[in-house]
Amino acid sequence: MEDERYFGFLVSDVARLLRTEFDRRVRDFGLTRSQWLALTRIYRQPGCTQSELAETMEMEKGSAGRLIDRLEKSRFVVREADPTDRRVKRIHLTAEAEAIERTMRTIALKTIHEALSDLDEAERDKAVEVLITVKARLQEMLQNSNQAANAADRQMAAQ
Amino acid sequence: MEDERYFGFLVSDVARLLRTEFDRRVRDFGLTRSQWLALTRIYRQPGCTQSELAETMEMEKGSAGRLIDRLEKSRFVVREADPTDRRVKRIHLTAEAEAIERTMRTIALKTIHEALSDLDEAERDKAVEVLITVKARLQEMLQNSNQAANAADRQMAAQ
DNA sequence: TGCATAAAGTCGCCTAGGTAACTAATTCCA
DNA sequence: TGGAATTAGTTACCTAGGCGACTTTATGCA
Repeated sequence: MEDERYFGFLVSDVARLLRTEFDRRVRDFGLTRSQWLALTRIYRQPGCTQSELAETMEMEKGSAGRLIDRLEKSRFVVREADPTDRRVKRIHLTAEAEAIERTMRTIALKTIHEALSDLDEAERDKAVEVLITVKARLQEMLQNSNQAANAADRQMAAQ
Repeated sequence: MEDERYFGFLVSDVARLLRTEFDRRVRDFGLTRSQWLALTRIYRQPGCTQSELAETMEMEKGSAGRLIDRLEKSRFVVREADPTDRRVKRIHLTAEAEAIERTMRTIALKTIHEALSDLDEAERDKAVEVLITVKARLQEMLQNSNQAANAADRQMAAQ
């Protein structure tokens, strides 16, 4: 039980330290870890909509929209109107962003590589496996909270 | 190598999902995961200074100060002047906070317990061990970046 | 066909956290 | 002992992300 609580602390600490270290390394390139993550997603799915990006990044569309705002302001990304659905905006990388995406990927891999350098391969594999399991469980839990909230909303609406 | 990159994504995802799920569960109590974490620290170290709290929470003192601002506004915490050092403010929990700290602790343990429920004990132990290793490595890395930055500052100042 | 519902984005408000500049108080040392 | 360096805390500005209300546009169904 003590261990379980510790896990919660640790995973947050590791995530924050990782983000801070990465952001320091790439600050001179003018973007952040989150922004780079978005670029990699858009790189693999050019012309995706904002909602699709929010979906694959597993975040709220409001948060994704603001991330795109900043990327657009820095000229890493352009929004293009969809010809068949006027609600939709499709996201594309600029040429500059495609080049920088590769640089950032290298830095990201190097950062992770250093962070994991005290683990052997079996430990890394096991860690990834465990994290996948926990993540899936958490996604289920969040989905359940969402469903509960929606059910409550419907009940409110029906009254 | 592919695995390593994946680790970076996963640990951030798990941390965020965990925070979101916990924050949803405790929203009605009027505080958040970070605020509760601060309460547990103050609970174990009553009368600590803001800098000490920042230290044990491993965050910048500015961030810690703002966290305390919010806790004070919600009446979970009071700042008291130190009689011997007029720069220092010592933090104490209110009676209400002490009660709520216990409730939150239960919810936190339950949340983690559920999140880890698909793992057996050996896997949990191993995960904690691995995270401790990675965290230590990252702390070293960050310390090095800090030292590098300070060295650069000194060089600037000397010119 | 028309109206209800759903979907795409935007915006405002909130917490969280880093960075850096600043003030006031203290300590250290020549 | 007096001035430099350090320390505690605050503040302003930045990114990140959740939540919810809102507008515009599409879709689906009676």
